[in-house]
Amino acid sequence: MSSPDTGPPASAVTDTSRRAAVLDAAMVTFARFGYRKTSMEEVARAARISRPGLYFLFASKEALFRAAATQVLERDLVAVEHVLADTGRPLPDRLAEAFDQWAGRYIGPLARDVPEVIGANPGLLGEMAETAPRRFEELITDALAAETGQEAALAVARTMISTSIGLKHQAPTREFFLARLKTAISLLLRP
Amino acid sequence: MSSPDTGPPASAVTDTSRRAAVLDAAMVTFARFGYRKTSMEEVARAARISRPGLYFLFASKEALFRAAATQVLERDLVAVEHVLADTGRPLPDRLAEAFDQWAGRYIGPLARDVPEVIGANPGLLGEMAETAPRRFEELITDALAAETGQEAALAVARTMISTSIGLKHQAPTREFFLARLKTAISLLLRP
DNA sequence: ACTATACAAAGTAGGCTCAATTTGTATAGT
DNA sequence: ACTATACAAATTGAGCCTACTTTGTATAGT
Repeated sequence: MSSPDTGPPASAVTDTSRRAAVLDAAMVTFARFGYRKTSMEEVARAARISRPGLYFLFASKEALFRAAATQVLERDLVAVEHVLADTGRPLPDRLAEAFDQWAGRYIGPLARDVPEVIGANPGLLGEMAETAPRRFEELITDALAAETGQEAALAVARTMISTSIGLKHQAPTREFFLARLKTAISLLLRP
Repeated sequence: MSSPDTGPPASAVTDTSRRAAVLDAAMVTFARFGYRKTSMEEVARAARISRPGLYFLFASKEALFRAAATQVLERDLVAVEHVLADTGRPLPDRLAEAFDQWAGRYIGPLARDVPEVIGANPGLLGEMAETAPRRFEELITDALAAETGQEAALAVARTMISTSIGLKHQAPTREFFLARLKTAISLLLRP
C-alpha cells in the first residue's frame, strides 16, 4: 500500500533502523502492559518520538502491533537460520543455540511477556501466527536431514519442538531450559 | 477432623463410593465454571444431594475442591502405577498408556478444563500441587530404570515429560497427542 | 445420614453516571 | 520527515448504589 519509494534512497538505512528501533520500543511496551492497555502515547514516549510522528510511521495501533510482532518473529527466524547454517559447528550445539534463540531467550520474568502478548493476540497477526512456527519446524528439520541424513528428521524435529514447548512452561530460568534441552537433544540424536 | 468412624462399618463401601461420586460431580462442575463461579448449590444439584448434605460431607468449598482435585490426581497416579506394573507388556506401550492416563485423557474440549482448574488454583491444593508431578516423574523413571537398566533413566523420563507437556499444548485431539507421543517414546528408547 | 427450610453476614453482579483517556486526524511550523 | 498543538468521537475506568447470590450454620424432621 504505502510505498516508501517516494524520495531518493539517501537515508534508506537510517529510515529502516529508525523504524526498527520504534518497533523494538513498541514491542517492549506491548509486552509490559499488554496490547489493550498500551496507548500510542506510551509507545511514542518509549520510542522518543511524537504521537503524530508514530502515526506517520504506522497507520494504526493494529498495524503497529502487527509490524512489531512480525519484526520479532522474522528476526528470530533469521538468527535461527544463521546459527544452523554454520555447518562448521557440531549439530547438537547449533540446535541448542537455535532453540535458545527461538524460545530460550524469552524465559526470563521480563522477556516472557513478549511471546505471551504475541501469542495472546493471534487475530491481530494474521498469517504470521501460523507460518512462523511452520518455518521454524522446516529449518530444524532441514538441519537434521542435512547432517544425519535421516528420514526420521521430521519426527525428531517435531519431538524436539514439543520438548522445547514443554520446557518453556516448566523452566524457571533460561539456564534450566538450556540444560534440559541439551540433554533432550543428545538423547534424540543418539541413534 | 470429622472422622467417619462413628458407626459400624456396615456401609463403608457405600459411604466411600458416595463420597467419590460427589467429588466427581464437584470436579465436573468446577471444571465447567471455574472455582470462583461454582456455587455449592450447583455442586449439590450435580451430585443430587442437598446443600446442607454437601456441607455435612465437606466442611467448606475449599475443602471440597481440595478433596476433588486430590481424588483426580490420586486416581490418575494409581492408574499410571498399575499400567506400568504390567511388565508383561512392552515398555513403549506401557509408557504411552501411562502418559495417556496422566495427560492425554484431558485433551478434549470438555476434559481440558479439569487440569486447567486444578492448575489455576495451586493455592487451594497445598502440597499436592508439587508432589503429584514429582510422583509421576518417579513412576516413569522407575519403569525406565527397571527395564532398560539405564542410568540415564531420569534424563529420559524428564525429556518425555517435557515432550508430553509440549504436546498437551499443541495437540488439538487426543489422537494427535498419542501419535506424536508414541513417536517421541520410540525415538527416546532407541539407544 | 441425611433433607427441607430458614437465616445472618459477606460477597458479587448489574447498572448508572461522570470524568478521563485514547484513537485517529488535522493544521501550522520547522 | 518530522514536532507541537488541538480536536471530535469513541472507548474506558472509577465510583457508587442496589439487588441478588452465596457461604456457612442452625433447627426441625425422617
